[in-house]
Amino acid sequence: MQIYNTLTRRKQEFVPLETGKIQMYVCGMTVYDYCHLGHARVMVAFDVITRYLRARGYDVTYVRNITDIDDKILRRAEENGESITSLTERMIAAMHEDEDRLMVLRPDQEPRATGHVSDIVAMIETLVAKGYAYAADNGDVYYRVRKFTDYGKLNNRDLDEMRAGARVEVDEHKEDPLDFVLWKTAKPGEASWSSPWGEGRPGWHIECSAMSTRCLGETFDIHGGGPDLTFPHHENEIAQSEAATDKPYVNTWMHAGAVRVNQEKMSKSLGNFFTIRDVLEVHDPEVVRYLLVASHYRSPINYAPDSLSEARKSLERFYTALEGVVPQEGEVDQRFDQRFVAAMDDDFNTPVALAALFDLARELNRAKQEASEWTPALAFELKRLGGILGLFSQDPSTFLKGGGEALPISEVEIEMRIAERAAAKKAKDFATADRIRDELAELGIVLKDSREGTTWVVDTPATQGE
RNA sequence: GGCUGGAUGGCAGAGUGGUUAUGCAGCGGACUGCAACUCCGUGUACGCCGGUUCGAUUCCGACUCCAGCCUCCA
Repeated sequence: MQIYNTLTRRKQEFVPLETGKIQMYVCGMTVYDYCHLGHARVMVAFDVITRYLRARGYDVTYVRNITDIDDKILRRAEENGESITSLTERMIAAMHEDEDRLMVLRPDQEPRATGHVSDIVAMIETLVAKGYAYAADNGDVYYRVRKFTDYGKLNNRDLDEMRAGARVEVDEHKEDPLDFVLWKTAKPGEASWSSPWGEGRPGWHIECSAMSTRCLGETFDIHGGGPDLTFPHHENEIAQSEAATDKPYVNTWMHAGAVRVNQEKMSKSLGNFFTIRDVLEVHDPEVVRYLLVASHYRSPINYAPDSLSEARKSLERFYTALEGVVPQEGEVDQRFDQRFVAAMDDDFNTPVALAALFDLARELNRAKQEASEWTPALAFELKRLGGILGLFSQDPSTFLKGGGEALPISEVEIEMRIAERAAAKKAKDFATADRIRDELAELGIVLKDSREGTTWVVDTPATQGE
């Protein structure tokens, strides 16, 4: 299996530290606001990766942290006039709700920064003892970046160039502008924990080093995150962990691609983000998930209303193939599975994996047409492989009928009209039959005739105002 | 300025040194009372300029443009 490693900037054969086991840590959310589509992408990408690795037989331990103490949280809680825990608990609950709807399986562990302050303090103490960190006169503790000779290896960055670029914050307490904070002294009234350097709270980067080490050990297989975390966050994690343990921190670094809007990165600071819950107001969660899975996890995705309707059409194709078949495990052509696995083994190439599934869907349609005995087994195979991507778990008819969305006409009434039309057809009164069909079409109900009778689906709704 | 990626048919999106990605849309046919669904068939696509090669969209170099990181952001 090949995985693209950000550290080496190439695909490499993946070899777990311990045969059959994979330890993976992903940087999660800072819980001061609702998750947006960029977060959804990371969630879904690493969910697919975890599902696939497990399907491949690996025993995966998936850890994704929650940052529940930081400046933005303090500020937002203050603005809202609520306590920090009230804010973070609310946002964590919302995040879980969002990911459940997107069919994202929960990580095995979700450590929170506030639950690991002692681990954090212990690691900072180690760094201070080894000369990699120092307490400034204001009580803040900083990491001495220039002391770590490998600094910049993840981002191929030269320290002196960075200095020349000079957008680095100036802080008179630092020995060097590049140094970053490990422990921040609390202002009066701020949430704080006691430490050898006084009352304060952890800096952002140190929590991931401390928690990943606590949960997975000093060296582990995969560390993932969003595209904007490579620098400085992940670079700093390497500096902290490797200085503290003298061991390699992570073997494979994985980063998801950005979600863009109008060719610009979707981000909090640009304010051009769509929250997951807003998008799910209008779209079936599986459609959103499909959109995310239909591109390779490292490629940028440009988010536009059109891309959602395209995703829906693709999913409709799969569900149309699955509709009216009771899947049953049985013997099938192994080529679909082989293509699927080969694609996924190549750095989790989901678009190619889906291409194999489209071919499988066609095979299934053919089998249905011929009333072949292979039909149930083909449907089973399609659902099984799709399931590895977290897709196709809905009832096909329910999905095609709009997933329980409010219809302009009741289902009972639709069935009555269909019966009327059947009678008209039988009487060769095609004018009436066509009129009924047209009237239903006006309401977005599309009829599909077959030997077994007439079924209906909801027309792809035009993407609504966004 | 430094460092990463990227530029593929009408759109989306993979990939490859010579041979079908895939989906949507289009076109022709089958099915149908007519349609829809489905099936079959169908597209001289690889930013620009050089180089390597028997042969390059694929490798190398220059160029143009796009995005990201260098500051909190997934």
